[in-house]
Amino acid sequence: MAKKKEAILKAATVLFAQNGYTETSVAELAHTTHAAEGTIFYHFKTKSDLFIAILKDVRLGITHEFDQYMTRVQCDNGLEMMEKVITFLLYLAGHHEEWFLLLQRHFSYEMAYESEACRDHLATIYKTLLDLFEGAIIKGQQDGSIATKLPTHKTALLLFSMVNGLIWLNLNDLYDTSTLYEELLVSCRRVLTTSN
Amino acid sequence: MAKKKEAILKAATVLFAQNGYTETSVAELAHTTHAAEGTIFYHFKTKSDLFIAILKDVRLGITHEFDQYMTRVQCDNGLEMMEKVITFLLYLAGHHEEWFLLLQRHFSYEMAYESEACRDHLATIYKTLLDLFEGAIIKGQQDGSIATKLPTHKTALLLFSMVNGLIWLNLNDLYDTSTLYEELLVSCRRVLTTSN
DNA sequence: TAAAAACTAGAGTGAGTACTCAGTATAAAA
DNA sequence: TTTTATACTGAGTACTCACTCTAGTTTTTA
Repeated sequence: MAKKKEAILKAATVLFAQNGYTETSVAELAHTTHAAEGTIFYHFKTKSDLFIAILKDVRLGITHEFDQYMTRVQCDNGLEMMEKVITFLLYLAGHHEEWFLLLQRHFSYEMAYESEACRDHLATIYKTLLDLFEGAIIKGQQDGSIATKLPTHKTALLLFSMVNGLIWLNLNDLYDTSTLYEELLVSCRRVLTTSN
Repeated sequence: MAKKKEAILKAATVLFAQNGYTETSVAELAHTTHAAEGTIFYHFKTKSDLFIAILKDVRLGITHEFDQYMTRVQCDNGLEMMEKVITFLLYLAGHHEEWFLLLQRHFSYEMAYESEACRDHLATIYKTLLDLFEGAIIKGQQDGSIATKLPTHKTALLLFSMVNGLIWLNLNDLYDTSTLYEELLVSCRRVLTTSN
């Protein structure tokens, strides 16, 4: 039941991510999903409600993927955990471009000013990711694989910022991240294992 | 001469940066500059021509500011140069928010597909910044202040990505960069001065 | 002082926008 | 089979958009 609803959600995710929220008209969305315009408003009260529903799916997708991965994978120490988190984040950014395009588009943050639900979804996503980074650092400091004495929260943010920045360059076709993978991990290791 | 033209350019820079290109109407722009709508189209053939003119100003602004700064400032070695480049980049991002908001908004890259001029401006801006990063690394490798054996171009991109990522977090109100300034410089030093 | 460039006011155009609503098809429940 | 709730339709609505046009006034330059 409601098979068009899923098709609309899926197509809108891609269209909003690739062309933008304002730049994507409901008419265009209706056309690509072979649905009537009325059908879209039957399932979603307004266009921005549709966007918030998408953001919820993105949040569930990211948290679920990481939950699964972190239970599946074995980490001997904190440094290894950090490398695995970064690797999987890059993997996700490659296999779910739409998610990250959507997150990095400015309208997500404009919408966040108006909608509490939107703000919630964004905050949860970033908290999830930053907690993984910070968790790895704390673990590494305990098991000795990480030597840095910089504040864990700030270090987590800095490394996340570097990975996120690379994803941004990649999504905007400014540079192919994959050729930087090795150097990224080396740099992170240097930041984390230097103690002075 | 043409004092309204400058007012239009200035106001449009802020409006496009803050609210987005599509989300800013020509009528709104006319209202905030106390100009007639016709005046805008008298000076700029189309709305997207106006955007490209803005991007040109941003490019000239960024290159000019860095040209001035790099001749003004004294760098004893490559590592110091890198720190000064990063510091000045963060300074610019703070004092010309509009420039960086404009650059990081996705429509800049959509426009780049259609307009060669737009593509040119973007490419020049990023080349200028990356050349500064890479120049500092090369200089540092010669004077011994930088020990890393990673490829200079890739290292430059990685560090730029980290700084750019922080600017991005800041512009989207996700984190206040200024509290991370010290840790950012420490991290860069670790990446650049480790040789293994 | 003449010519050229900068600017105004506003009505008007056609295409596009999000959204509505009365009606229809389709499925499961009775 | 009939009822009923849900899924879906598409023409219609009121409105906004970039952009044009005309006919004029002001300001700057030669």
